[in-house]
Amino acid sequence: MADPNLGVLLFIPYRHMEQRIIAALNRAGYPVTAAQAHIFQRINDEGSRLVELAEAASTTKQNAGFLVDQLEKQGYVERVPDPRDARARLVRITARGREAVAVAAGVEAAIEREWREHLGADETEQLRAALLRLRQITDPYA
Amino acid sequence: MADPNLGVLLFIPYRHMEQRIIAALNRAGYPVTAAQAHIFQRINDEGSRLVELAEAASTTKQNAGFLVDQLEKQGYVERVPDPRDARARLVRITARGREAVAVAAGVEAAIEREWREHLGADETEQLRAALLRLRQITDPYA
DNA sequence: CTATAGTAGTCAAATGCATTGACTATTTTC
DNA sequence: GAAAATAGTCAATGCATTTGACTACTATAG
Repeated sequence: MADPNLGVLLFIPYRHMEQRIIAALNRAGYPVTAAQAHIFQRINDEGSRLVELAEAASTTKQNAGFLVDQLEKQGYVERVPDPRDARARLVRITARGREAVAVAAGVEAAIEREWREHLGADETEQLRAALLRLRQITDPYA
Repeated sequence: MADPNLGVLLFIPYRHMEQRIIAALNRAGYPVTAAQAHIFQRINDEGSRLVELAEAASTTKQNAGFLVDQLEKQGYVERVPDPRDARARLVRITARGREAVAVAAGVEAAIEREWREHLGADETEQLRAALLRLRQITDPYA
C-alpha cells in the first residue's frame, strides 16, 4: 500500500474511531454493534421516523426496523406514535440511550483531541473544513 | 446532524467513493461486493498470503478465505503454492482481475478529479497530507 | 535429530447484517 | 370518494463475519 487512494485514506481513521467508540461503550456496559450505532447516530432529539433513519443511514426501512428493534430491546430507544400521522411512529432516545450517547461523545472528543495534538490545531481545522465541503457533493442527505 | 463529528465526516465521502466504484464495476461486467473489494485491494503484485490479507483488512483468516474463495470462483484471483513455504499459498490477481482493477482505478481517479475541482488543488493536497499523517496514529498496519 | 511451539490454512456451526418482495394501514391528491 | 403515495411490518433469503476445533508444515531449542 505505497500510495493508497483517498477512499482508503478516509476509511482508515474512520474505522479507528468507530472501533474505539464501540469498544468503550461495551466496556462501559452499553453494548452496541456498528450497524446499530449507524442508525442510533441519526436519531434527533424530537424523535425520528424509521424511513428517515433508513434513508440517512443508506439502508432499507426493513433493515432499519430490524436494528431499531434491537436498540429498543436493549432499552436505548422507544417507539411512540407520531401525533401528526397515524401511520408513523417516532423513534426516540431513552434516558439510558442518552447515557450511552454521553459515553460515546466523551470518547469521540478524546480521539479528536489526540488527532489535534498530532496534526496541530490549524491542520485539524483545515481537515474538518475540507470534509464539510466534500460533504456537499458526496452526501445525498446533507 | 448540525455538527457531525470527524468520524462521520470521514465516513460520508468514503462511502460515496466505495458505492460509485462498486456500481461502476458491476456495470462494466465485473461484479464485486464491498467485502470482496476490501480484500482484493490488499493483494500485492507478487501475491499475498491469506493471513496477510486478513490482517490488513482487519478480519479473520476464515472470513478472508471465504471472500478469496468467491473472488477465485469469479476469476479475479488464483491461488498458487508459495515456493518458500509449503504450508502457504499465494493469492494472485489474474488477468481478468487486473481488468477489474483498471476499471476501479479509472473511476477512483475520476472521483478524485471531481473532489479536486470542488475543493481546489491546494485544499485537496492539504486533505491528503492530513489523512496521511492521521494514518500514522490510526493504522496498525501502516 | 527429535520434541515442542508456532504458523498457514481449512472445516463447520452459529450469528449478525442487509436485501427483496409482498402486505396492511393511513394520508394525500385530484 | 377513488387512486396514488407513504409509513411501517412480515417473511424469506443470501451475504458477511465470528468462534472454535482441526490438519499440515516449519522453525527452534535442547
